[in-house]
Amino acid sequence: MPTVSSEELAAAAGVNSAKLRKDFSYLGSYGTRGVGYDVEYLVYQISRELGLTQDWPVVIVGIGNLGAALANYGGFASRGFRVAALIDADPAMAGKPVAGMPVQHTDDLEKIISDNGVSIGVIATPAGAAQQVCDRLVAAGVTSILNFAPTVLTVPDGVDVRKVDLSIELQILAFHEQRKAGEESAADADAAAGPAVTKNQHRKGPDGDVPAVMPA
Amino acid sequence: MPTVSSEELAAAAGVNSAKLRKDFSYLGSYGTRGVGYDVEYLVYQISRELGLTQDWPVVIVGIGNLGAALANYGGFASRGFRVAALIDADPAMAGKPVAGMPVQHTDDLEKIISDNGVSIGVIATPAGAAQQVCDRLVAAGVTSILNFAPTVLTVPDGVDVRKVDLSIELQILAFHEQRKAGEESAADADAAAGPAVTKNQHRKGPDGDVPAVMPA
DNA sequence: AGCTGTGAACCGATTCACAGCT
DNA sequence: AGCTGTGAATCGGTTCACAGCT
Repeated sequence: MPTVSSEELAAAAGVNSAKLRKDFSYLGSYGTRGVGYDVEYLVYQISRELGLTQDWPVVIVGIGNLGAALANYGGFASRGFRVAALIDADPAMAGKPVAGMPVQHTDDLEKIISDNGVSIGVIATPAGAAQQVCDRLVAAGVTSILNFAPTVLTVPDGVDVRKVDLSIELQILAFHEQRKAGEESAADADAAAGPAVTKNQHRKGPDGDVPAVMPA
Repeated sequence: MPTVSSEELAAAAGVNSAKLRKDFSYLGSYGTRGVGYDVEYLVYQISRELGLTQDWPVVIVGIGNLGAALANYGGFASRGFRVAALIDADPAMAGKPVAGMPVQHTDDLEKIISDNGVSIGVIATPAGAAQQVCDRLVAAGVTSILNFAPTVLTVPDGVDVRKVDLSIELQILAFHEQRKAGEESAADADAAAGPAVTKNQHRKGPDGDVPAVMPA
């Protein structure tokens, strides 16, 4: 399939075709009227815009189960991410191979960051260590942090933090689950006629999240 | 601190106080005019509304690094989640203790689900196994699924799926990182005067995500 | 004839602003 | 005097609808 229309893409993604066209238009005019979008060209343009064509060296700090899972996660490489180093505070971990890469000790954190030109750090430590690790990462030059520890991090302006709370996703499911149990009737009109379907499964779906205000 | 005003909460959460009051008002009138919200009462009401006061038995299928990390994750218990069982397809894993609980074999999946009254399942298997596991979970009565496998699952209507893609969060950071490098000037007005601050670190922050349309 | 790109209309969600309660 | 709860105004993002290109 060398070419694709906004209508087809919209159907596949479960969104309105006008929205899709408008969004694409912000990246430039990459479509051809009467024809559609050239798939290969479009993929390249989107990849470039999202930074997928760049090489992003990343360090993972805290090589417990979660850190190891992240190190082994296959999805990173295909998105332009390269795990440059695994760092852990436990001396017993140092040198141990995880995902085919030796774990390094926290003592060398600063050197690792600067040697590899790392600007993105992943924190998978216990909550208690997170802020301290964060401070060192930032001091060493990291400007984006992905935080899996259950703490809100304080960072200087200019540094981005994203917090991933695994239990929040479960909580959102439980919230809907609770609703299902409550109103066995309101949903019926919707749920009535229809076999297996693939809805938008990503967060921020059209059916709404838990109110944004609720604090963690 | 027995009582708190919408203004204080809003400042802490980084949102507008009117929004916070309006959101709370959907749960009922739990504040006192001239005083604020009674903290303990408010916490209870929100907990109840979100389903935190209920007990949610959950099964985790696929006990690799990620599954083990989830099993060990402390945050679940405090939100009302109880890991009822760990399930893996590898016979060698069966019986092994993970997070103080023996791993059970996939053969018993249906029995485990019904014995424990599980309605929420977590899939942490490789991509190839995910849909099959999903089908069995749904057939056994699970109506909410948290999917960590890099596949979009197809489910019957009435079943909720949330997909967590760990690389997407990194991608969002890389996207902003790229911007920082590009326009060293536009951000300056914002970044200029200010020491360490704690911004809203959760997804859907005020500074926007990557356009929702972008397909995975 | 077909499909993009986009101004204009629309709509839901946020914010303002204040009446009303304590 | 102080703060909630909420109508009304506002805002930003989505959708409509069509001019314009191929």
